[in-house]
Amino acid sequence: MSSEIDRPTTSSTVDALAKLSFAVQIVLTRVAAEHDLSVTQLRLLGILRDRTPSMAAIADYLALDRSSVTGLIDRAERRGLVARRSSAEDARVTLIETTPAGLSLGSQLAHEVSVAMAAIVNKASDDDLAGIARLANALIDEPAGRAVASSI
Amino acid sequence: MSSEIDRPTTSSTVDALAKLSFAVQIVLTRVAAEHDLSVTQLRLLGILRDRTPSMAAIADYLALDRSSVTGLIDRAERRGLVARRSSAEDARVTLIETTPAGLSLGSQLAHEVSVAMAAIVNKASDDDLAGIARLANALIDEPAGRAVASSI
DNA sequence: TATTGTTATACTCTATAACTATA
DNA sequence: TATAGTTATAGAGTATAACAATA
Repeated sequence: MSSEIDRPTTSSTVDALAKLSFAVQIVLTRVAAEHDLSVTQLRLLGILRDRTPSMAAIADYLALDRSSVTGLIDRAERRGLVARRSSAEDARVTLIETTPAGLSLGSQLAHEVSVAMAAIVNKASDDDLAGIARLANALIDEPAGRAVASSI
Repeated sequence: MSSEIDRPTTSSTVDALAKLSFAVQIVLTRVAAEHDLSVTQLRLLGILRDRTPSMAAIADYLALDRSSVTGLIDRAERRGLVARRSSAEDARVTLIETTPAGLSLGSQLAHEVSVAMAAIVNKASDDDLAGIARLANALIDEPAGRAVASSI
């Protein structure tokens, strides 16, 4: 079943990708939890750092149903992190923007994620990191089925 | 702020890791959802493919509170995928094993994940994949804070 | 006393279906 | 008619605190 060539087996490659992914998720979950946030809320604050998207656009970014986004924004708004604003062009559209508090928390989270991820990044060589960056960018350019926007 | 050396900035590296991680999670979520499973249940079946762990061990694998595992196993048991068994050595301990149905579904899921991940794997060179495997293994050997067991 | 697992409770997250308002 | 967003509802997932059984 296995061969002695250099290319890793599909199985070990898939396993490595999954392990790496879970390691990253654990870090993100922990950083978010330290601020009583979910990973989804953390991603939301990342998205809103340089955008003022509609509810529908947020649903696309996060690959969620729009009804899920309603609750997500409700909870973020209740905590004073984001605000709803009506679109001037289309009265059906609700735009979401960060409050100063949300922007500040988002910046702090980005910094804490960088620090926490150092434990992972420091185990990789420059070449390995470059490979991961190449792969990540390739996925963005031509997403596998769904949009893969992240922007922590 | 930025320099012109080869090593990627911490920020872009962290972003690439996060993007890659979310891309993998989206694939896993989709494959699991096609069988009405969560990613956690998918991971559970992966863990049970070659182990018969205690509730506490599962909590460690998945980095969950034990009370969360109780519900997780309740739902899996209700679907006939796993079964509780008492330990002969220690009457406090409950061991979890797959049913034939759970084992079969676990194997099928592993295969489907491999197929679905091809869209990601195929975008990477052999060297890049080897780098990811190196990093994943380094994380397992010396986990960053918590256990990083996965075994899809 | 310490550990294993469960229960009670409360919250977040998510989807589906039905709805309102606007285009 | 079509689209944007919400509401109602249901269920999964998660944690904290308190508990029973066993070591």
